[in-house]
Amino acid sequence: MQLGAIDRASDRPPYRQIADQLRELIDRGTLVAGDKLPSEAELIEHYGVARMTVRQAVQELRNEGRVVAEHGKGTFVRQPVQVRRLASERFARRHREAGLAAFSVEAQKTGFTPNVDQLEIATGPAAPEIRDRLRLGDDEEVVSRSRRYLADGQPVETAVSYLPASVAAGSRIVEADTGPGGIYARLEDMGFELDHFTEEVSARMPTAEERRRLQLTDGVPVVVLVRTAYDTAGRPLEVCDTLKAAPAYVLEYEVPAR
Amino acid sequence: MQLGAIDRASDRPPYRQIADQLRELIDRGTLVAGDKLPSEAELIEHYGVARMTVRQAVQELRNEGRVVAEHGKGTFVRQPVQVRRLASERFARRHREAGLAAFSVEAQKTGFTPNVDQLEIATGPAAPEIRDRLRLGDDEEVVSRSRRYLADGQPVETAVSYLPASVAAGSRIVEADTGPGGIYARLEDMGFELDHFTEEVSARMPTAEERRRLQLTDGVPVVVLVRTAYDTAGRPLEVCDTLKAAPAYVLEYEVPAR
DNA sequence: GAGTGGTCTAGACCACATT
DNA sequence: ATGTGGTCTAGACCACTCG
Repeated sequence: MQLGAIDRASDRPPYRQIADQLRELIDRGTLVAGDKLPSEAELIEHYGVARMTVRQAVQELRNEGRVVAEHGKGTFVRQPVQVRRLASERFARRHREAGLAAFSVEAQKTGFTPNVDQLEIATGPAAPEIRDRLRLGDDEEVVSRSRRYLADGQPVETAVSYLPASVAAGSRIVEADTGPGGIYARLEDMGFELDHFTEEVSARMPTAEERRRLQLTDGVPVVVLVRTAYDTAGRPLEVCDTLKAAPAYVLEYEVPAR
Repeated sequence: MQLGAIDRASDRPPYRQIADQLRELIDRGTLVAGDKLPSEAELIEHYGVARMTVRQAVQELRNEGRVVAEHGKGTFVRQPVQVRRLASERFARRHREAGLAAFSVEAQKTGFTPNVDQLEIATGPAAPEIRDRLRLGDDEEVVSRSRRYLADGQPVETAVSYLPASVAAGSRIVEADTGPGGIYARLEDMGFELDHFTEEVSARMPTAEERRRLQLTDGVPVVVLVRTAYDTAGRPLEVCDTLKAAPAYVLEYEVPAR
């Protein structure tokens, strides 16, 4: 393992120098995905520092999402994550007409086995933010569908859809199985003509709870995507609030130059 | 300060319990943006633990991006960041015709003072990924324009544009000042008719170098946005690779239901 | 049992900010 | 001068994984 020494005279603290050298090994390809980093004991021995110092160095790389520590086994270079593309195309009407929901379209294109669990359906008052987006009055209720999506058994996304109760109540949208084509297909069955969606995308670090639900390791941000569906009359019919494990996704959009 | 005690019998390690209690103070609004957390000395005193234990607790919140430590001053609840929206609308031709580049459109709408620095222009061979996107041959060169954008003096984005040298060489695109309306306006001056853009959005943790250039603190992810501009003939004219401080942005897109 | 990372203690000296 | 966080040492015991 080509590890150098620490320059005690440098401004850069030892733990950073160690982190730099480890990062270098990864960037140069000396260590590739799945490879094991030198153990803490080896690093302590090599650099002649205290344990906390090497742990702090490795912690840096964990925070950058480059390595993953596995208790009792070692610390490993992170596997390059599967990249999935969500083309705008995924909401095309022809898919709904073919009985495919958006996540299934994704699965088919990328070649993973899709699953949904932790389904929860409820009716009640809406948070102010949701009410605003759906342009509802203070006492209008919403139906919410919360679920978690899995790709090949791995959780990759959580989503909560909100629809005005006046629209969704009594329909198949409040059933566990919404039927072929999903929520949007049912809305069109009911006579609403979908016109367009807006998607608002941001990213941040997950809370501890979110990290648990998406089974995220240290240093992995989440993408927050809030989608609103509008009908041809410009009425918002659904707001869908999703949280994605960031590195697993590339979102793709097409923007006209107009 | 309403801090509880540590349950030594619990499975949850003390440092996590301390982190939980601090997080609670923030979530409940007992501590709001700008407020100072109890100092390490106070936490040590209150909980009766070693310093490394309280530091580990605070480190959790830093990694979540909830608090910022300032050397010599204390640790503070993070200010809610300014949110800027990049509507698809920002690339509308009418803005270019009005002599406004996209970032200026943004600035005008959101009300910040825009600036650009660290401008670097070069001509040379392209990275394979760029070559693919521009559909160039192995020995075709590209012009690159690297710059950093500031909002009210704060760095918020870095960007590198790549154009085929055969397109851009000799034009104002390789000058420091590209003129009113920016690169896209110049391309249209040259007779290329812009048709649409594709944008690929992902998020990850920044490298140390990127953190420096965007002056990011701990626990702040970046959004990577790669935009490709196409003319009406479907030819890719430009690839723009941008890095944004994630919490400062919400990207907004409109997607047709088709 | 041996090796690994996870957590904790009880100190130390330092750099930075404020008074 | 005092209080703050930044870094480091030299140990300790624990929980997990694997042969």
